[in-house]
Amino acid sequence: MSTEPRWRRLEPDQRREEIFASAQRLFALRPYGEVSTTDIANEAGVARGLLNHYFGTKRDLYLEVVREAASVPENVIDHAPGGSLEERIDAAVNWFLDSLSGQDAAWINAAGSSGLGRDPELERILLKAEDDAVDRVLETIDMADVSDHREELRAFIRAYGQLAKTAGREWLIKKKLSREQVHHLLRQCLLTIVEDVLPETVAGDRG
Amino acid sequence: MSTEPRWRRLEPDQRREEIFASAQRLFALRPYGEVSTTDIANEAGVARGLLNHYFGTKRDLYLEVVREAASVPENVIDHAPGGSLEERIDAAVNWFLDSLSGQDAAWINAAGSSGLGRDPELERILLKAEDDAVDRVLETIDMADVSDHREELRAFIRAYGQLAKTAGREWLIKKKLSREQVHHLLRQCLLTIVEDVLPETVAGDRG
DNA sequence: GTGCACTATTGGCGCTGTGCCAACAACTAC
DNA sequence: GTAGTTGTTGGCACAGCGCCAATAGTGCAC
Repeated sequence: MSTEPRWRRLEPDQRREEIFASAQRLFALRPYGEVSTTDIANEAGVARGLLNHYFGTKRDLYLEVVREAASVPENVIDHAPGGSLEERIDAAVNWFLDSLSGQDAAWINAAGSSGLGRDPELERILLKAEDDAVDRVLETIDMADVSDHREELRAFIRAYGQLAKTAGREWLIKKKLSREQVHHLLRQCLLTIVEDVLPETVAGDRG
Repeated sequence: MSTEPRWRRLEPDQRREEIFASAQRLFALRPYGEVSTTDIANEAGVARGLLNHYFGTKRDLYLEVVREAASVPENVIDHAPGGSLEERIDAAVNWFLDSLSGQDAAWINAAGSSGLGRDPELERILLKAEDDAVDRVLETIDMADVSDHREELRAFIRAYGQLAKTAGREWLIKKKLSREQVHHLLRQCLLTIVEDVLPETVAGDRG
């Protein structure tokens, strides 16, 4: 009888991926403190020590999971650059809502709840994701190259992004709003920002 | 020589308050995982076991701190109910920004960063605070008693609340926006919601 | 003033979870 | 078959937390 091996030896990348996937599943299910490294190791069918070998620390593994979850889905929009501002915004909002409902609701849960106590590293990751999201929005509405008051515009859009994320939750999770209602909210608010708030900022600066 | 006591015996309420204050300080400074019960006990000048005696679990203590930090400051606005909608909104935004800058930036940090893994109890606390905030906004703009599409309006305002909080951070913490800019953003967006988005929802429902 | 009952407070035991590392065993090349 | 490589294991050591019996401030009765 061939003594079959008690465990298989995998390529590092492959094993790493397996562990990562297990961590993703569990961290999506329960908060950080209620997921033990033993849980993850069991889920991956692996000794606990291997987590540290591949990812360093439990926290490091967690941050890597968050980084991926927080990143905005690829901008695969057709990106028809033509049309009026209203039309472009309408298209952007449509794309956003599509990618929300399409994806398995990973992004929408990110940065959900916590409270107090700044965690610089975690914050850095989420701010990076937030900034990428801003780029996506600006690209999509063809305003990526405004140089006047660029920083203010970006800050406005960051705030808008939180509105959008919350509204998305009201639609998909809490079911208090319909897609049409969210669509209208996002369209009108973005329009207001670009057509009213931003010009006022520019004028106020020059006046 | 009178053998002075090694520790003083306090009224339970008083001791509890001391421990709570120490916990507040530390949890505001570092994230949950980097604050040990030993730290809190040292800060309060007390044995570690006393935390469990008064608050049960480290997590219970944490939740209590979060509950207080997340609660919106009292609505001490003069609340002049008169004036046009624009004026009322303007006053509401002013009050909001005042209370943001006045307070020692506890509220604005709440629900800042985290990611993934729903924590039902923590979520409940933050949602409760969010809902209270919605009440404040509606009161202040004299729309607390609308019964038509009440739930939708509240959902819109919840989303708006996240916009407001993020914008507040852009002003007070990140310094990317001036008070005037945030003021304008908040005023115009709230106006848009009340005068445009909400009516459209009503019309869409009846059409 | 002295002793006593009351209870706020302490200190340490036991358990769980994490990081670390030396030994081990699956796989490869010769 | 054998030796070298290295992915993988298992357990040791330590830190943090909940718990509880023992301790010692404190006010009251007399």
